[in-house]
Amino acid sequence: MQNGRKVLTEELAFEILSAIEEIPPGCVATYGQIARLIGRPGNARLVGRVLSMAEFFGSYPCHRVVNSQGRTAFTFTEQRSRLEEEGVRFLENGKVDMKHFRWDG
DNA sequence: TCTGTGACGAGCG
DNA sequence: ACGCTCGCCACAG
Repeated sequence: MQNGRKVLTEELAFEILSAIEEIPPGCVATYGQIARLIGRPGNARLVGRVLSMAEFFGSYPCHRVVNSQGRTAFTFTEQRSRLEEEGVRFLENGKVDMKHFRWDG
């Protein structure tokens, strides 16, 4: 069965968001990391898509998701300050110190 | 069906 | 370290 079937269903969206809920405060996870957690490796962009509309589904710690380089989202300006409030520190280059703050889930 | 786009990732010069 | 290219998957038009 693969006929006109949507992949990004509301159910999948909540699956992604609940995975994001498990990221402990003071830590960050990458899009690819979350994608693997839900059994969809290589679908990091799907995670980003859901996060872009996360506000529609409720309140989730979407600020704890950065890209593989530790870069915060361009369109999400509050992300850095929210992370810093939790104790996540940034390097001189403006990236999260992934060595110390990446979540190992 | 083809094409462009995106809160991505990995490689390379 | 930085920017470019390519690969990736789902979706909209």
